[in-house]
Amino acid sequence: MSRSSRDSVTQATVVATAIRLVEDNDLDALTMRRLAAELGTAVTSIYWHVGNRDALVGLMVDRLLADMRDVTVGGRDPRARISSLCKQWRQRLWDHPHLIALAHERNKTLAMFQPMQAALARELHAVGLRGKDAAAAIRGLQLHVVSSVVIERTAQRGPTTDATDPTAWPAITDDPELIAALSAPVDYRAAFDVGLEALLDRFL
Amino acid sequence: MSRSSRDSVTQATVVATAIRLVEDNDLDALTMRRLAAELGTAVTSIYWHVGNRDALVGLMVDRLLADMRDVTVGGRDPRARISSLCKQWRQRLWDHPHLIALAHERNKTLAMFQPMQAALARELHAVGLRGKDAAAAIRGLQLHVVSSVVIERTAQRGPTTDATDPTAWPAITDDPELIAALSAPVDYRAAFDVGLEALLDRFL
DNA sequence: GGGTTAATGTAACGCCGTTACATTCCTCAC
DNA sequence: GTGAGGAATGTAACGGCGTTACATTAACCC
Repeated sequence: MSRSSRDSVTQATVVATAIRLVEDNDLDALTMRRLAAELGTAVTSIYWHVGNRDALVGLMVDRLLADMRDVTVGGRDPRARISSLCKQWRQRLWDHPHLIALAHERNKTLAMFQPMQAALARELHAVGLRGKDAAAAIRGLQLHVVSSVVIERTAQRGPTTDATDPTAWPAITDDPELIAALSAPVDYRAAFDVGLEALLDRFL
Repeated sequence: MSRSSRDSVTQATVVATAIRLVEDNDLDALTMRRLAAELGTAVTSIYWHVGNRDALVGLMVDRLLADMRDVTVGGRDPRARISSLCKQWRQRLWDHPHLIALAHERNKTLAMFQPMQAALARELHAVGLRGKDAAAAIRGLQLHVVSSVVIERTAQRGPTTDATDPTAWPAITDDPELIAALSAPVDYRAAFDVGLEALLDRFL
């Protein structure tokens, strides 16, 4: 009921309302009926404006991606700039957790990375990495960023079903510190940073 | 209709049929009604034997994980054994793509790794890595394996929506080989191997 | 005015997970 | 044998989902 009866319902308002719906709740909250109710109209209007649910999600992804198209690079040397670039991109995805789920549903998890690819290519050129080698580096860094966020968001989607059972390592009982560390929640941020540095060591 | 009318329907047959249903089709094919039809019984029998859909998926994950609990390590030195371990685990997940989706739905994406954790810990101890350092290495390798398979399976779930647009890199038109490489399908296996070596360089 | 098109509304289809309730089957004490 | 009682299955429905056939209104142009 967020609009009075005779407001204009356009494709833009449908998409915007759908995004708000998802960001205020989660992806499951995006149903055609609920969206229609939120718009104060009937479901058929939504189908008229956007086609179907799949097309709607596509429009939402495009909208959200357009908002994060610009890339700002900071840092002294190329390695610092690449590192900052990856961390920045991770942060953006992290700030839009529902974008991940949406893009996931539309198989656009990687396609959203073109601006980052271009910026990375510039920096890699600066250190003499070109052609297939540069492509391998870009792919590796990209996968690292995406997978880090995807896995973390997946893991935190539910309660703590992901917690490991401390009593299940009969072979390593002589290393209590290791067992304690493995029983603690995963520090995804730290794991991401370590992996990033490892990749940079490798590629540069 | 895979069983005649008066066969015994047990929790085991329900889970087995559900697994077959998912592996022959996909996760969406697992509906209570279809599963009941496949068993030649009524939906209520399934609820009687397994509770509800969520519990059923939990049982399926447990069943599948039990089948891959044993770990065989091969290789001359610890590094080779760790590498083989990671590749072996990746291959197993790869061979059970639906297990990924199932575990994903149950937030058990990481919890399925305990046998691999123990084996990794043994090898890391062999090279003097203990406590928090060993835990960081285990976490890093584990995330690398999981995310590699998850991302690849996600990307290949749909057709080629993930293909990148070759005309969208105005900044790097002077590197046609890079553009060609970025436009080609992602070689996830190669990206995995590179990332794995980078992590091993880092940790060992 | 009338006619055409854009947009909205009504009501239904077939699917989903789940459940209240009735029914059958099987076992075991008597 | 024959009931009692629990285990297992069947019937039918609820509410919700995406989607669509069809009727209805609104807006514009001639």
